[in-house]
Amino acid sequence: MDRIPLYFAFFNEIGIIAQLSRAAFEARLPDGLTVPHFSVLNHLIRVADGRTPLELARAFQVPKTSMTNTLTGLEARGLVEMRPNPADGRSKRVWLTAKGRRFRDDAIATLIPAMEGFAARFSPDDIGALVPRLAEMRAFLDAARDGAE
Amino acid sequence: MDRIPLYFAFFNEIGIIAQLSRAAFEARLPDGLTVPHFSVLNHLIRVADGRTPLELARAFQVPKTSMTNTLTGLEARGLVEMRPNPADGRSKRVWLTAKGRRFRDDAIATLIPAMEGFAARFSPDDIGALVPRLAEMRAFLDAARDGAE
DNA sequence: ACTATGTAGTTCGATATCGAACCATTTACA
DNA sequence: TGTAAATGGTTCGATATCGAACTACATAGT
Repeated sequence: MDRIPLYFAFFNEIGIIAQLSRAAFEARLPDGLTVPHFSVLNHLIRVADGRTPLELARAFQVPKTSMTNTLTGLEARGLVEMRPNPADGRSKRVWLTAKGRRFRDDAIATLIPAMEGFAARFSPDDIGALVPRLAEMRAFLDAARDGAE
Repeated sequence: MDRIPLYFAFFNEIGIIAQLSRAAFEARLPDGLTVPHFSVLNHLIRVADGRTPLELARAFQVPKTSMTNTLTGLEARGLVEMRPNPADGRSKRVWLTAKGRRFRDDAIATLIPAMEGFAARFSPDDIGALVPRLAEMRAFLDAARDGAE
């Protein structure tokens, strides 16, 4: 098929952008924090405190072992606390600490200048138009994954 | 800035698509081969045989240590050969083996059905319009990157 | 109530990623 | 020509990712 290389190119660009943006993010996060660390903090603030590890794993579409690892790192740095889940003895709930909230706010403040640079070149209108289409693709790929296993 | 969350969302979608597409690719590659392995084989065929490891590292924008690791894997599987570079005693050149060429062709044949599924939902016109814009972003991020190499 | 099955989370082991330090060779230049 | 700096590549060590197997608790079906 003639058009197949186009799709290879597409996923290739996506992959490189992900890689470069991730590196750029992490270069601006202190103390060896990674994008998953930051994303979890962010999620806990934007959505809600007190999620379970498994809920978080599903929200980010990573295996639960990866989430265990991420949460261990956050806990070791005092940015979250894990407490038993009173509603289910197998489960835990993840709570932000004051330090975690402060840290996330600081991190955002640090990341904004880099974002502004990007925003100066790629307008909010453009990006705003793109996001829903990317979200569609993400949903498609996510569904294809379930179907395939 | 009000519009900053939009950019966070954008990079978030990119990251998840990269993660899901990578997992889908690797599920269809045999023998624990990864996307970087496949990409290098593909690059050697599409561009040219006999690149040096450092050229490959730059082409994929990864650190040279990562490329060493990828090439070691390919060599161990007999898909490439590394020979000294007659023009420079420090350097090597990477050559495809017959097995490497065959492997790459087989891998593409295996990947095409999955691509067709995606193509049925997201038209070549749409994707074709997207790719140059993503390439622009990739170039921008690459230029913005701090340390070269 | 009892057993079978399912679910939440961790541990373990294999592999990938990547920075720092290192060695060998090449290039710049006094 | 001789020495300093730069370059190509690997080794080493730290950390991330993730599947398989495991433990502990929960729920369904009898």
